[in-house]
Amino acid sequence: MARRTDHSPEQLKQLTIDAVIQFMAQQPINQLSLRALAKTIGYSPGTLINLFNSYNNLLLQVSGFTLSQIGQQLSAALTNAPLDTKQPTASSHIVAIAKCYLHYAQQTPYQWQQVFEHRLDPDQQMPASHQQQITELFQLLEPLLAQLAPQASSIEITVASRTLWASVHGICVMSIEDKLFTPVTITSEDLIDSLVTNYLTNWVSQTRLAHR
Amino acid sequence: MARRTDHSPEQLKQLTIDAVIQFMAQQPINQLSLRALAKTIGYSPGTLINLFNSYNNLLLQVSGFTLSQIGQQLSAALTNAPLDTKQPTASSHIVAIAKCYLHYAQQTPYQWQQVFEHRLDPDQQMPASHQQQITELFQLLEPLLAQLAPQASSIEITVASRTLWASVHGICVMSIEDKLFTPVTITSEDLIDSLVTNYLTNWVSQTRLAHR
DNA sequence: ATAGTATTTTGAACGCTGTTTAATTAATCA
DNA sequence: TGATTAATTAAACAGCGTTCAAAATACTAT
Repeated sequence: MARRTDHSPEQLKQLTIDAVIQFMAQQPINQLSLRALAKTIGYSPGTLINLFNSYNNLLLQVSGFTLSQIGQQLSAALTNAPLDTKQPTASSHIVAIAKCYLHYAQQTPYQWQQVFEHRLDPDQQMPASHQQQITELFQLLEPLLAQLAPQASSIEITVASRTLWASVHGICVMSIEDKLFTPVTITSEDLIDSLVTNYLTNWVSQTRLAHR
Repeated sequence: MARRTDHSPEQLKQLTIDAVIQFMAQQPINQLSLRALAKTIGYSPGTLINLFNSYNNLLLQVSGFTLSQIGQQLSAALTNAPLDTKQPTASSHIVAIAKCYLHYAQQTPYQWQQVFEHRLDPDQQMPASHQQQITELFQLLEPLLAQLAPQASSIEITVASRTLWASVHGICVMSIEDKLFTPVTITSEDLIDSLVTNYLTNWVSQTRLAHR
């Protein structure tokens, strides 16, 4: 029996989440159970229920953890990207962020999928923290878009950021699920390049035209 | 006890799939169980296992049914689209197909989600029929893209069809899951329009340039 | 028509699952 | 040290997908 001084509630929460993350490095989340998880961290199922209220809620917190991890990596990619290219443009920054997102998904597919596979129980709604974290992903793009088309209205910026990001997300989804059926010479990175450059080139010139 | 002459195996399969589809018109698939499903069609769980080998396999066949239904609707949208616009262009056809896909997802979200939520059991791989049906969705786009840029190589066509379709899919995913966080004045259709027109406009001119 | 054979269908059992709750164990306080 | 408080758990519950022997049904040949 684990002693109550072994871990504080917060420690135990993090310990649990870490164990789930570690599991997902090897297997998809649907192969894990509350009972198996409890065993790996040396506590009983009931203790985890006391701590997280339900297994589903535990998994919700895991996806929150992953979202914040993604946010951190994309932010880091943004601050480091300028060093990589000789002529750092806003457009190349967007490509860099998008590829960072793709790489995250490819390197930890089960963890990445867990975020979007998770289903809230009926009547429950997405926690505000999750909404905020997703919004922050969009907000990474918005200043870059504004820089590309300074005259663009906030609505135009919003449409472009949503369109671009949802599209990048879609490419990642189909890449991770192997549903693109492309010859091996065509990589998912190629699709990201194609999407961002083609979309942005026309978006910039059209937006400039509209505000002439 | 149901008599074995009540339905032929094929009839029973379709009856079962129909029952699942009907259920998903109201509730997400994770709220259904084999036992509950068996009850609604008046057979025992074991009979369904005999017929489909496993519940997971049953759900795989359901997603196959949905995929073919989507394929039919998109094909129909393509043949009817020219009547809608005065100047039917290949580009407007692509928009029409994409919006048809979006509408399908919005009108039957649980059924649509089931296709992409489904996880094969370990070691199992996607049935060839599914691969074929997904490939056919891409192939709807390819002649239209070829029409827009007759000089385009088959690789360029493949890249464009994958990029475009994965992007459209991504917009649908985030729309259905309410993760776009746009003001109400911005609809998912707007995002589709933005994606397809901006992407295609530049893709066409770039592709023409490259083959000059 | 009937007896025997083959096939479909099922009920019961198995080992899982997440969750509840009463009892137990451990820590704190007097 | 003894009483009180709080954390932890074991056991029970209802449900799950799946297996399999037994029952029910259909078919075949006499």
